[in-house]
Amino acid sequence: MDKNIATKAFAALGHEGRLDVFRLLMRFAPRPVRPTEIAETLELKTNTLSGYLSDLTRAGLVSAERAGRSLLYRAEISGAEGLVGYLVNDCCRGRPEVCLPQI
Amino acid sequence: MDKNIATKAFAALGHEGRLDVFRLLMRFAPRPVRPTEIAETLELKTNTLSGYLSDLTRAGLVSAERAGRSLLYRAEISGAEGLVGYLVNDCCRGRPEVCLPQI
DNA sequence: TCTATTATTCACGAATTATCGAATTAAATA
DNA sequence: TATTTAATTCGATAATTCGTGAATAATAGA
Repeated sequence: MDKNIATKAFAALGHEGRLDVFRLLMRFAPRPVRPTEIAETLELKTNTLSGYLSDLTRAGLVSAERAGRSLLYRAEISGAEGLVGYLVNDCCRGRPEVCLPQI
Repeated sequence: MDKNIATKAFAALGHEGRLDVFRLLMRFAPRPVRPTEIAETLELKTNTLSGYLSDLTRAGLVSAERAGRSLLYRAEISGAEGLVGYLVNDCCRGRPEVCLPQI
């Protein structure tokens, strides 16, 4: 994973509202969720949520697809994978066992 | 890992300068590094670096110990572990295999 | 004690980010 | 086409973050 995108991803998750959205999508993954549902569940204004989703998308953590007049958002597993990989492989280079807890 | 501290940790890493510092400390871990060395290596003002180190410390990603007039900073492996765990266990609950790449 | 070294804290302007109401775009359906 | 529903984009304001020079604290040694 590129350092620039990793920074974006960390920054995106470093905000309570966006982290909530990402976790919700992770829990449902790979099943997608519509913004309306997310907004209701997390009690967010739709325009605020839209911004969060945009940030998460730019960070490669989320993707969307249109279905009629709804959008279907889902967590990008590869984004989370990449981030874990970045922490483990790139940061703890040569010593991945040091960073891996009993997952 | 507590959600609040996870948010802080993600936010701390979501900044190029702080991420650079963390990665440098990770590479040397568990050997500590003095702020002067870090500042020289990364070409940072010492007060700017001090702020970065303070943020990383509050996020549980780094710790310090005094040795004479120097401070010895080192990466907190448990912090990185916790963050990986947060992404993998808490987010992809029940399906950790989905998130784990071929580490 | 006086000085040098190491690092942090303070204060502040500049830049960025967050949130929200209002307006807009996109799609479906009558 | 006109209306409704779903979601985004715009524009403004409030709040936060960033980086820096200057000042301060802590330690060591002359």
